[in-house]
Amino acid sequence: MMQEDGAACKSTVRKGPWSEEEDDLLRKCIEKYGEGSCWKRVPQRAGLNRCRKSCRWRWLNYLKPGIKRGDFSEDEANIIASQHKLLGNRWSLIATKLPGRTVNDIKNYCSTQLYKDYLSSHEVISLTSTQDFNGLEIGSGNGIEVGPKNGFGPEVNEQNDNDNWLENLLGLDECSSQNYSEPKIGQLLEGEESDNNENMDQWISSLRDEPNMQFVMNNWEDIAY
DNA sequence: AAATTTACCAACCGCCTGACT
DNA sequence: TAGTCAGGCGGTTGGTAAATT
Repeated sequence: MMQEDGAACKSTVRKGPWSEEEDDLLRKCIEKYGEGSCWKRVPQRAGLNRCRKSCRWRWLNYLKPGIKRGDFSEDEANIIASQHKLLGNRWSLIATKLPGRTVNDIKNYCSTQLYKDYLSSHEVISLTSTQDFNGLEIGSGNGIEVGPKNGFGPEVNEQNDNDNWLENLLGLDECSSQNYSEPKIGQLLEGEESDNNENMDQWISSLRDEPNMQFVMNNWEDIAY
């Protein structure tokens, strides 16, 4: 199959930020031939050394008339939050509820704002050297995270980051998700707290039995934060 | 003031689906 | 019916500005 995706698109075409000249060329091309006309022909027609997808993306997310820029209003934020709860990560569907906003903007917004909301609404417990896992309350409605403070950013793969952190800490070849069935943050976001609390309980019990974890628990303050 | 970390967002990638031949 | 192609989607990356140490 000859796809423009991937390797075929990688080698010769220009990538990275668009210049004003490129924007102008693309804009004029769309004005002349219309938005719906074969994206494959757009780079050639416009005189651009870009792949069709790059052209399409630039038009739909930046150049197309009527696109709103700037911060999301409170109403828009509420719509996004409710639609995301309803539809999950179906960004294109969510975008239909917000005329003028692009799929990419909404996706970016969710990846940052909703994560911040999550952190502010879920208690993050740090253990001290005088505490152990018996001090954790499971099932209170709050999410509980055990891991490196800086490992929980919107820009990282939370599960992998936490796994690696624990691997290093415990000296294991493979860690939590495989060995301990650690619940995932994404699942908590979906409102499945009851199931996850049960998993979390099992996970913490498993960790407590891990010999190296005794060291972790005894030196928690130095290690974690 | 410099170094480091965090947040934001533009842009790319790979996969899926449906239309067409 | 199978193969090809183009459009579309969600996930991810990478650059950089802002904030923090």
